[in-house]
Amino acid sequence: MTEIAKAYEPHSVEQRWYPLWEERGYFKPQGDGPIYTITIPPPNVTGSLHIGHALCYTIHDVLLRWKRMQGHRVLCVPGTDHAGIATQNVVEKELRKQGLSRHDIGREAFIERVWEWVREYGGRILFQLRGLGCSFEWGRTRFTMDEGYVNAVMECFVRWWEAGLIYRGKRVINWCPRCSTAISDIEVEHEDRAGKLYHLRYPFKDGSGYVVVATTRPETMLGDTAVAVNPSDERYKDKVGKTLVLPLVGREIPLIADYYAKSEFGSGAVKVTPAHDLNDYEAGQRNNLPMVVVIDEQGRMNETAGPNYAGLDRFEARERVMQDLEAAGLVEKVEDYTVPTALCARCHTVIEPLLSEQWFVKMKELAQPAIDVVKEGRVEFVPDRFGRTYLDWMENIRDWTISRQLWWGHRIPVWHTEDGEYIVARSEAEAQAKANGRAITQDEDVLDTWFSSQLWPHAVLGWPEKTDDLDTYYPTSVLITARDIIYLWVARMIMTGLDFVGEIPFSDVYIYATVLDEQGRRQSKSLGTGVDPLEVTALYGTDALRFALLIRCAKGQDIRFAQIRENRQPQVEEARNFANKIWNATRFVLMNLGDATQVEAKWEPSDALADRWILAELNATIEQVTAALKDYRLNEAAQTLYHFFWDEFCDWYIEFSKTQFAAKEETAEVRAARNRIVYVLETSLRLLHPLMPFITEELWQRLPHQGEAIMVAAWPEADQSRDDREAREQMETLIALITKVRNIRSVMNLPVAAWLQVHLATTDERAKSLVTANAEQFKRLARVEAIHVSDALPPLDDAARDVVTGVEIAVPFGGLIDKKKERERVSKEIARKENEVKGMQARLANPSFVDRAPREVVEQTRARHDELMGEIQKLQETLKALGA
RNA sequence: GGGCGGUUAGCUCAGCGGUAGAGCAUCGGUCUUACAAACCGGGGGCCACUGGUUCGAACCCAGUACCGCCCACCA
Repeated sequence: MTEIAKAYEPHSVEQRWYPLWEERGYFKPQGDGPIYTITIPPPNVTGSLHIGHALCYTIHDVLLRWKRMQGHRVLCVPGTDHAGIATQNVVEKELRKQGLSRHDIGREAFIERVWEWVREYGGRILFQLRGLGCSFEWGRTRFTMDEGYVNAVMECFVRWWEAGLIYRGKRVINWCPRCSTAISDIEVEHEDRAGKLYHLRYPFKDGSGYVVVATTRPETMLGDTAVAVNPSDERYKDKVGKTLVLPLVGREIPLIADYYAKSEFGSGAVKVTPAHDLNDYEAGQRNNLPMVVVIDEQGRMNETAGPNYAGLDRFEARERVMQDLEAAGLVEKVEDYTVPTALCARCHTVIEPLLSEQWFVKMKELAQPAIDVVKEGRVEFVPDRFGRTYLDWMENIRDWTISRQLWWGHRIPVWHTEDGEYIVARSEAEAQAKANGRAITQDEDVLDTWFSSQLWPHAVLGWPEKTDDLDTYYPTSVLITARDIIYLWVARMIMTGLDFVGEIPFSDVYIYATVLDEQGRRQSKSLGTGVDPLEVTALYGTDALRFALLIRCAKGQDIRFAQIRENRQPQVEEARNFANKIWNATRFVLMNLGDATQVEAKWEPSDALADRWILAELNATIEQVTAALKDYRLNEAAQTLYHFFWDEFCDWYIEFSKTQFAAKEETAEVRAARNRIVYVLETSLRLLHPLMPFITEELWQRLPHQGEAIMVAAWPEADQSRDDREAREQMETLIALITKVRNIRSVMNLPVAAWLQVHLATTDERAKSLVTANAEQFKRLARVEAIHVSDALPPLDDAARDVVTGVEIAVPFGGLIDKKKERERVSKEIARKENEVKGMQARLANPSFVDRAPREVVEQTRARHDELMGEIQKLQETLKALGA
């Protein structure tokens, strides 16, 4: 027997197995079983591993390993996303340290800088995933800007252009002044902020008074081109059509009627700034209003805003405008007000709605088939409620702003001719050819990052080329992702998959839990509430982190995950303890194999109760774990295994069969016992392997086994014939009896070391033979010297008594019994049983329960009731004998 | 303003129609030769509230309260 450490030491084990698995090609598709494919959500190249990633990719790996063991031909394609804005920001920040802006070095040099950065750091996060044990096919790793992928993006743009789905237009879009780019509607976050509502007076040109308008953004008044009131608003009936003079600017603007103005808000009149507000823009369109742009792309007032304001930041301008209006006596009042504020999801800068020329995709047409496949159940969300949120959004989908005023990304494949025509082509050469000698310049903008990631499942498999991979592995099996990108990403992949490949990209969408901090807030680096998974694994090992996350991974439920304090994280500690338990149980078995070459993981038939019982429990465990994994109930799989391994296998089976398999002799019986325990252990390790790959591989390799690695061993299959209800019931009784004796010892303060005498009395022959057949184990586990079984207890003065499942127990003391303590104990026991009986009596007395409840339930209740009554009676006799 | 979750033992959470569960914490006892990261035993819950359906509800339905997400153009 090889030496084995007293405690599980994860780090060396992890380092040993991962490279071996990879070298042996286990991460590549193997064999010719059914196909199982996952394409991972590509993390941003700027990303470093956080706890959410750890959860996401652990779930991936669990499913991959499980399916692989089930004989599937498994492929998981990893990769990274170029993450336009995020990556550009990172590199710009680096430049700034050298006192440079991207404009100083120019577009080409800047992009080269970003590429350098990506080459150096872009693979870091994928590297970290190896540490988590992820069995991904690294040979097929993709990047959303690698050569082939660019082709896919260009292809998509060109096809959509040709289909008339892409257009260019001037509209009010969400502009982030800090990122200085347009962003799409779903990249905007909304937040209520404390602000003011300003009531301003706009005088009529003819001197007949003024109209009061309310606004939260007075600086935009410089761009007003009308004031609107509701057509049905009586107050303004005779004033609509009159001319107002815009304060501070002097521009004459009309008072118009438009349904957009709500009579009940403020004075019922709303100022209209078509160039700086989406609603105003639409009102402007309806009423042919001019659009006056007064704020620039940096969020500063421009020339048009007038000499007093030009160059001021929008928030400074707000103050200046209010001062000037105040001075002119045009401020009616200013109230505190909660302002719904739009923020850039990336940098939390206040969004500036800006009139701007951008590229858009028409979504309605694309959305319809993607709505249908979810409605028809061809794509299923887990938990299914996310299917409904998906449909809600898809049914109200709006056009998508795809252009970004950035340098890092896929440059829009549109070339402008001098005469204002757009040439859309897959490459510059193709554009040149189409231009017929006209001079062309490429559009300056790049595409939204999600424009490329929407193609992920088919693009990573080779699309638009017709590759074998695409043929073989598409559609993929499941998409595992976070709920905050259902719209940004999931919806769009379904649309492009259907549009370009003609088939759904995946049949299941598993939305996993969001990992929160202790207070239930989203984990955030800036708040310092984030937990670094690498710190956790350094402390407790990878398997412990995986298991800690998985056992909390209830369907759709968020996970609160505590920070590490004083080098401890209790949630992971629990999992580490479990790993250690697995380690030591295996260690114990290994220490007692005798001539190990004679041992194999094989179930030897046995009539012994514990053997029958553990086989039945193991079988049930296989069944439950398999079903749970199939249903993405990962926490249940983890919990079931934890319970089986610790409570049933370690606490009872090992203890029960110790003397047999750990015997010194090498008899056939001993070998059979060894085969059995190795069989149960080996099977347990297989079941645990997808969740805890490293420790299971390490231990499995040390056990007698067949095959080269547990990673490629077969997943255990349940076998109906191994269920054994009788054994499970009997074992339950036996455990209850042993526990009761231990309980008496403990409560009555009997010395732990003392070997007790135990009298058991019952007229139930089965119970009697249960005890006599397992007397050896009973004695050892309850520390009993002799068990005396009879029909009725002999008269014993100095004994503690109890009764369990109809069996009376008496434990004589060596000396005098502490009658007071014993009375207490027995009274408590009676009270407990009476309490239980009370409920049953009420039910049994209720005729409609007896009539209407299933007969089985009624009989069960009656039987239990009678049993309890008998037990109570015995206990009362005991109590009487104690002199109560 | 709409939609969706959550509310169960001191803490973190499972359970989702037939007598309340786990881990941690707590209390008592153990170096019982696999494991003190362990073992054995104990205590601790009107399952947020109010109604309803049911023989029976933590679990199903309706509503209330408080927490948290998502969506939404009300100045």
